[in-house]
Amino acid sequence: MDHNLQIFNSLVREKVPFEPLHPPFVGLYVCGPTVYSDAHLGHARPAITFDLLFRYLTHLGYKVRYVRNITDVGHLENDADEGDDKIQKKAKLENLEPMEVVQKYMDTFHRNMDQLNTLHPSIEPRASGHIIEQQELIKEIIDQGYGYEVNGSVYFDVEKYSKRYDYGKLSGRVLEELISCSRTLEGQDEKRNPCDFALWKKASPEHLMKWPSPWSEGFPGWHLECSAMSIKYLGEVFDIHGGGMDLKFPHHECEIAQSTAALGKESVRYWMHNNMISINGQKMARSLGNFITLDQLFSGDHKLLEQAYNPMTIRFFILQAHYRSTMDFSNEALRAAEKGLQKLMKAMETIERLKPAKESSFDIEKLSDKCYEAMDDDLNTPVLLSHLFEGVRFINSVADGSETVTATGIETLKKLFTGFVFDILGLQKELAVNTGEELTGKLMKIIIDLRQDTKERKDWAMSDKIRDNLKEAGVTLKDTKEGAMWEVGE
RNA sequence: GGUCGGUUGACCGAGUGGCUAGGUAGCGGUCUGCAAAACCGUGUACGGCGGUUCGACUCCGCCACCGACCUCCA
Repeated sequence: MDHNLQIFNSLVREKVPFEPLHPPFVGLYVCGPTVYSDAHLGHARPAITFDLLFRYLTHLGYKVRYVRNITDVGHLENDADEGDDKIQKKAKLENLEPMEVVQKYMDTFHRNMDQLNTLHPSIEPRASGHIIEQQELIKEIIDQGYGYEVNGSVYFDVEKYSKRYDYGKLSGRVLEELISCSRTLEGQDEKRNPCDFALWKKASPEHLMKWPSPWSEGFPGWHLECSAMSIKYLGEVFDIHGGGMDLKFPHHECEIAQSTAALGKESVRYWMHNNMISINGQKMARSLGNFITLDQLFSGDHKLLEQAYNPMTIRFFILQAHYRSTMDFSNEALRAAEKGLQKLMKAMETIERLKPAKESSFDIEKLSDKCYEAMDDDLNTPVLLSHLFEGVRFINSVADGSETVTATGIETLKKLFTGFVFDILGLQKELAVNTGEELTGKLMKIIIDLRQDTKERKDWAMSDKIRDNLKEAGVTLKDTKEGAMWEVGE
């Protein structure tokens, strides 16, 4: 397979061929969540986007080390580099130990990610477990002359950095504008410049999460962890760094500055950013209070939800749009996704029932090529799906007898759909009734046989009654040419 | 105010200088005892105004509207 994967590099703002630094190895770092409340729909986007990337790179034969951090410390509330950090604030509210909060929401996050069928990262480092590495990085930045200490806190000297490097290149900021537009904030007097950001903050006496350091008892700045942990696990220069678009500034900009200041070179070769999910035209965010948690989506327990949605529906919904496009939440759109997914999954089952013919009336290899082309084009899943639905129509037509396929063709189809739908898109069959499944199958066979008798007697009233009663019990019967089929649900 | 992006048919959502995206919903048909599924057919879609062009939804300019970032944020 000769592939030409193109990805959109946010740094240069165009699609470029992806060429790993040390093939076949690929280093991938993605910003994970700050675990201080439940994961919401917005969190599903980067998780699924980069899971898709991870899966596709792996499918192409790359050996990927996928690192996704858990931010469990140091994420400061409000501006200021002055307030409590987010974890600690929530801890006080709930009267819990900070690490208790972390554990609780990390567990929920992991459970939700499993429900969405995202593969586990190769490494999932936590900021709190890398305080030493972060301090080492601060020392290096200070040694290089880009960090300064004031009253036990250490700040990054953005202005000095800008004299030699380009601060703002990722987000398109110009330093002068950043300085002039910075709001006047309380407690900024320690900084030489309002744009400077904290590398280390001295902790106040009541602060719970703090560690000793050469400068003070304190905690690391938010941007530091990703620099420190990506360097530790992927090397000074690595291939891909991903995250949400909202992290471009200041987070990723600061990461670039930190790594570049410490190493004297750019750390990240390709930056990738997924777009936001909006709700009523506005970004879904915890801070805006307009979010729907994943648990709520799965249970339907939210005033904006007209029904519950399966995790796979959510996954399919997200994959129906390109990762760099915004997408708007609505019940109508989710219901459409649900139906579309069902159609896709049914067709995959239909493949198993296809009867081979002498010739194929459809070029399956060509379809396969088009599918790869779509993925190679910056992970264009909507186009991939449109090709797959072309295959779905073919499969159904073969089942109907209006098209034909060879035995080899059936195998190719099976491989194509399994590869793209299960392995790459990461969709899976919703688990059917998971208790007494075997017994249910046997019982259904009996019922269907009995009903067959009534049909042969042309006792339509009885036949319909059986079907109606089953419907009431949540089982749908469908009379096909191959006999009656049944399924749980609509 | 600065930077960036968007405006596609009932809804979601791709894409291209001339050729059907796809899904969902709707309508008509085939099949069927009925129903469902499936299949076939179907819809003056590209924010507005100019410009470039043989030809623009696609390129350029202006305008309008929406959003993201500039503060924590996936």
